[in-house]
Amino acid sequence: MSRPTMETVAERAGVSRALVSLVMNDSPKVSEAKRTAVLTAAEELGYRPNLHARNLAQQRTKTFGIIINDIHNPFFAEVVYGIETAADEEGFSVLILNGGRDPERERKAVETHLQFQVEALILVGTRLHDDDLLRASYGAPTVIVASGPDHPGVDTITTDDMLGAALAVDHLVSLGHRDIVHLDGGHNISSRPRSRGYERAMRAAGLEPRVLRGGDGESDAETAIVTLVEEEAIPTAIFAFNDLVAAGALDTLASAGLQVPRDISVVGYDNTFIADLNHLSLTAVNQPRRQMGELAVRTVLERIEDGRTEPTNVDLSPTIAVRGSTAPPGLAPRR
Amino acid sequence: MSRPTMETVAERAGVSRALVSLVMNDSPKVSEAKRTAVLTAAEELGYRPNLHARNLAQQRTKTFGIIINDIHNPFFAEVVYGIETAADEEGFSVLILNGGRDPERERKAVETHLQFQVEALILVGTRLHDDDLLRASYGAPTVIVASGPDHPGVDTITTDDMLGAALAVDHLVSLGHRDIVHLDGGHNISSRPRSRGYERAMRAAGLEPRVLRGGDGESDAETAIVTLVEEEAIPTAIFAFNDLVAAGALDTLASAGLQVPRDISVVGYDNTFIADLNHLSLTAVNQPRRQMGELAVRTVLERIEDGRTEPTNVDLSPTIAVRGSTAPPGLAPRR
DNA sequence: CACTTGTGTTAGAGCGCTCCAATCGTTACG
DNA sequence: CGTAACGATTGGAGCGCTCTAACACAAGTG
Repeated sequence: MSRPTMETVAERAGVSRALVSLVMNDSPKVSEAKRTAVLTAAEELGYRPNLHARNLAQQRTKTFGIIINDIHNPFFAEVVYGIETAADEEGFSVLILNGGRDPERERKAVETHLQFQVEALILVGTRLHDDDLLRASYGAPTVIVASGPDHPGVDTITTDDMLGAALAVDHLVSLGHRDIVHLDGGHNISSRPRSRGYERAMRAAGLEPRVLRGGDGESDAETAIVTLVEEEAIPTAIFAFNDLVAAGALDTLASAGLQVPRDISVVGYDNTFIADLNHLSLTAVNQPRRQMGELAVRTVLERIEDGRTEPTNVDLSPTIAVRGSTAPPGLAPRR
Repeated sequence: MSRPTMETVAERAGVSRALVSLVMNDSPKVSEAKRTAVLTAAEELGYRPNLHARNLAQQRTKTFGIIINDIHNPFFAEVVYGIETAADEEGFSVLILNGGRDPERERKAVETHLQFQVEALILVGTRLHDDDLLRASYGAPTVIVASGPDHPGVDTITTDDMLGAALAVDHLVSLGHRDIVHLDGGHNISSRPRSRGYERAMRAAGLEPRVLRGGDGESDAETAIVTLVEEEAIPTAIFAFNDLVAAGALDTLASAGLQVPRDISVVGYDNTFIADLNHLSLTAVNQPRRQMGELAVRTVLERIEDGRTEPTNVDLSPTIAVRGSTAPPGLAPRR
């Protein structure tokens, strides 16, 4: 009645349980005759190996635990794609848990993954901070993808957020903008380096930085924009924390009767398919997502298989994709 | 050196392994003294229960396996949110695997989940067809979310796709459109019912249906639109399989110099945040995503805990969210 | 005082698998 | 013809946990 086990299969095929195990792991030292006997018996019974038993006996799982900060954000999808591809090549499986943009849930997700004995933790766009990360890395090799460097003891795959922010600022400055506001990422861990990069690039250009509280979701721009409009302190350009926030900004600006890029320019970050939609046509800083996912896998493998113990930081260079949401300022008369 | 086990904790706390187990499952019949002794010992050792051992011994996992057709599509994110919330309430965990819009990968994902002994399979927007589904349901209670009904033996949570399509058509017809093209969902399992609903509604309105091959990703509209333009057979309205395709259509239409809704109206499906972006402002058929996720959990629980064996189909009613991408036809002179 | 009753604790088997060491047949060789 | 060598197969211990049945002990009952 209940599920067939190796025992059942062995019995039916007239061999020992150990032999069935050898067949299932297709060991070369099994005679062709017994091999087919076992395989057909397994087929007939609808046998399915029990991974828990296997992992327990084997003392390893060949599995990575991925935690995505927000499934809702398309940026992460491609990172995950890169991870899955690379992991698959190396014979590892991946388990995905959703952080739901909530550090508490993420902490639980880490715990769950570790209880599942994953061999490494890949945190994509995490909201966790140093102490949590350190605790996690104590349980399994941990790599952070797409979330600023500077996490002691933890590996990171990042693009240089400061440079990315500088690319955005420089692009706007080269267009002639001097009043550029940054909507930061709120609690998001990448918020700091991006706003730092923004500030530094502004100062380097001899301009005064102005940072407003944003966030990392499409609804997080509204308050800031509304404030700007109410205070009649509208800049000539906005550099948003990510594409979602930029899209939200575009929306709110439109509601306020401002045209992009005629009245105001907007730059996003991540260069997701949303930025690429003609109707938004959002100039955005680009991160090589697929590659980042692949590098994350390489990085943890170095720890698992080559025994590396020193933390490593791979910092890739972002680029900027210029589209229709940016233009020289002053095309329209300002207040 | 290696990970602490219950044995280690028991030793340190000066109790038996069984007692540690009782504490970990916070059983009421443990004296307060021993309980704290065990807990502090566990804490000091950094003990973490091994879920594989637990699941093996317990002969159940309290886990659902989710397979998402495409993490990239924001529609699924909210369904997953609904599932996670409901599962959590019932004390179940969820494991997410990514189908990657590839039936072969999805088949593997089903297999992986079953080997993990998940207690139910929740397929969100699957590409699998009847035989695969049946095979899956043979391994564990299976429910399909958001993918047309009519799958013998498998539970489904759907919205009435035919009705949804009819809502779209009727909306366009009521605006005065008579030449409405449908971009279908290609291999997507919901493609059929939506195009059926479209055809029926068109005929009911005395109009001739015209269906073009689309798909379910944002790049899948281009070919169809380009063909329409080349053949100079441009309709007054397009009803797209989903928001992503609709967004792709908006893009290609813009490239072709057509203005929406002046020259042509566009309706999407799913009502994701993309549709809601002011710059797209896409009229779209809406499905109650959160609720669908929750119902999926209820449905499988009925099988697991109440022993239901008859397949069930919950069919919710879609609504339509009217936005700026639809307007009466003929605002611009047609060729 | 023998007894039930109940609370707290533990020994030990068992979950389904892997993997090492041992065993069994063959064939090869001096 | 004895034995070494090798390939194919198997027994059994062990992975870390749960759970049943049994046990020890204290307190209540007639």
